[in-house]
Amino acid sequence: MTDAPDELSLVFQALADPTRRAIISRLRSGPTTVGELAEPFAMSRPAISQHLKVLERAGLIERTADAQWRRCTLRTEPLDEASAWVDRHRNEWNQRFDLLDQRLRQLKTAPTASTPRTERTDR
Amino acid sequence: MTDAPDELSLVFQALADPTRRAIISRLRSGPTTVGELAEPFAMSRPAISQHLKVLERAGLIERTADAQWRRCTLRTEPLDEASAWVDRHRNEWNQRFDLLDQRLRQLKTAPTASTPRTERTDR
DNA sequence: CCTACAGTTAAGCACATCATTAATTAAGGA
DNA sequence: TCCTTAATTAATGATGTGCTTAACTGTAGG
Repeated sequence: MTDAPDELSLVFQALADPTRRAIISRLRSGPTTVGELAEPFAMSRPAISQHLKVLERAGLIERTADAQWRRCTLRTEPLDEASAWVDRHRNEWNQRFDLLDQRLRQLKTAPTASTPRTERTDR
Repeated sequence: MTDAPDELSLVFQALADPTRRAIISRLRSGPTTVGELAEPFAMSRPAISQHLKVLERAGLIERTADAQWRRCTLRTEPLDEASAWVDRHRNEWNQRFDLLDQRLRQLKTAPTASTPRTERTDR
């Protein structure tokens, strides 16, 4: 454990694997045990367990114990954040709006100086 | 080069890093040189170059040579796919619809046998 | 109690990722 | 031509990922 990554990174990273995306797809049909989840994949149980750990760390699933079974439930809230980020960067419209915004700021603040640099971070 | 990952995985993986997301944000305001791009970060140029390579591999940027400068341009098409995937899995509504669909299929195909297993993959 | 079953933990291995510094390529200007 | 600037490539290193098999934990049932 070096330096805990931010929520969004965890979510995107969790989605960056076909097996994990398939698991999420599967979980849309309702809570499922690890065994059922593992069945379609040519992969050992521990491998699936590890994928589930990644999904859990990203807040995308919840595991509840039920006798000797672990019932996995999908949590879609983190997907909302992911969706919001992507949509904010997706379309032309936003892009042009930002460009205009930037031009206006440039004209206002510094007609003489070299570009003021807005220190734009991610968010 | 082991086993080329699918497009979606490349995109999500590219988004799974704050620096790269910040670069994308920055590029929304229009094409930018690598130097300008690197400036806000406490990180060496080569590090940025590598991040750009990841973004390029995911189809999220295009680099065009202009004298000794490389002009980076944002390409948002891959984000559309990402957005589509996330949205398909995001909301309750889809979830319930799928559940209903599954129930109906179960009733139709196998009132006696044990669950038929739909071999649901990612998509 | 002993065994079977569901699942996780642990250890190991190949390979990817994210950063570094040093060397290289390529264009422009004195 | 020589030097500077912009950027990439190469080599290196620490750390993370994705899988494996083997061993462990915990619950149910004879």
